[in-house]
Amino acid sequence: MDQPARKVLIADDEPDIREFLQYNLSAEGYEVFTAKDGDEALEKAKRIQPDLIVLDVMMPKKSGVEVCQLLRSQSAFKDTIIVMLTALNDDGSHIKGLENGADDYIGKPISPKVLVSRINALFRRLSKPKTTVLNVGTISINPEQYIVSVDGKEISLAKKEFELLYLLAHRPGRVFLRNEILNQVWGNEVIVGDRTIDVHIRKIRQKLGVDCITTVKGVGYKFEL
Amino acid sequence: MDQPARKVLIADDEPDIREFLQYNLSAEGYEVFTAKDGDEALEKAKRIQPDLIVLDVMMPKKSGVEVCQLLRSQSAFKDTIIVMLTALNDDGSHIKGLENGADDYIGKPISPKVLVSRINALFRRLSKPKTTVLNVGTISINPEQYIVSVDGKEISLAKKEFELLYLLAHRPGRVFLRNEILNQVWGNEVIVGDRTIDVHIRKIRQKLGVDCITTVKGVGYKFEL
DNA sequence: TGCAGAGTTAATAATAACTTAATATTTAAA
DNA sequence: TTTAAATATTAAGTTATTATTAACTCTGCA
Repeated sequence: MDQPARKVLIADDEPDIREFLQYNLSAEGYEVFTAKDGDEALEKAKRIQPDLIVLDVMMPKKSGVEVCQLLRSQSAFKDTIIVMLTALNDDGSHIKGLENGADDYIGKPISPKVLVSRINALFRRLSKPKTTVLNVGTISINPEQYIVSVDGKEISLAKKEFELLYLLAHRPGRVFLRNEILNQVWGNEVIVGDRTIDVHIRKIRQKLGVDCITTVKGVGYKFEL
Repeated sequence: MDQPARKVLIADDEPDIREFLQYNLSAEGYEVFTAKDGDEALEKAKRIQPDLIVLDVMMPKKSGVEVCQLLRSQSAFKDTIIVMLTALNDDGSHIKGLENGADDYIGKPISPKVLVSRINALFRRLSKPKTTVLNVGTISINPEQYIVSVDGKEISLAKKEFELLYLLAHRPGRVFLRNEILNQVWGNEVIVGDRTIDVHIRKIRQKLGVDCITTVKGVGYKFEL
């Protein structure tokens, strides 16, 4: 059985362009969704969680640049590939796009071949392996089931606890600074006190019953058995 | 409303009839495509993969009957609903159509109401999820009839309830995010509130009487016994 | 026409998750 | 050894998320 098809969301107000992209990317095996303005793009992006989003710079409701900014401010889209679609003559806009977190830009008009190869290249370059089951010693962490088992015994962790443990455990031995932890688990928009991390660490230690998280005083925490 | 809009392909050589059908079926929420002869019908059917095809019996290039035969010989169209469109006076042709794999026939002329209700009825009757019976522990889930049995006792679920349960149960243990659930069960075109999921989950739990759906707070739901 | 069921929403209640604050303990440097 | 800084622990306070219920719409159907 092969992977689920990669999902691509196309946002452009011109039906011709939507159809052009949709046709060519579908033929390439991508699962394609479309939106006709900025608001719809945001709404669908949230729902569909696409792997790649193509945003026309000029769109009704919200411009591609705005949409890009809004998406990038949400941690759910930190790994989503965003491509801006610009008319070749509107010179500065692609730069603006890149500054706002886009991964690439494509100028209109574009040939089907170039389009497809650019998109393929982006996936090759940027797509990260999906999260998988983590096995460290006797501990197994399964993000798909949101379950942690120790010696075969299943232990349920709350969301933040789970994410924190996963972060630490996916690179055993490496020390994570408190800042890093806050960024990865809480996101950089959220502000919480430092004690919050401690409390979560404590709960994990308590629930797992195994001493696998080491404090590195003045620095952070690391996972090791 | 459910799923992305259903696609209907209309093949008839008379522009008036095409427009009549297109207008009435579009108004009903279907996504309508048209073709004006048999060859075009075949070509578009392949490209569009419609859920339902209306074929006029008398068409240039290839007759509806021929098109029907050709489509049915391809596995990609084995589940496509095919309706033949016949003039009332040409008596034997609908029988020929049915012999050749059509699911129904509609006589011309036809009123908009009747047309729409016939098409709707066909979808209700024929477009079933063609998936297999699922057995998980003491629970057995039968997609053919939207029936679930627990300890041999049959319980009937509504469509959405069933689809939701089926989604969760076909991968026991795996957590489905609310987004995923919305996508899979409601389709990405439909916008419904988050509480809707809860209500359906509740009904399933209530009807089954077995605690098999676990809430993963802040994440989603999973099926497990 | 009105009933029945499916589906949705909205309002409120319940609960689990998360955060904070206060206090205790540990750690490492002076 | 002392001391200050950092972390651990605990309990309590807040918030966010889900559960529940009831009402409302829509559609099909007797």
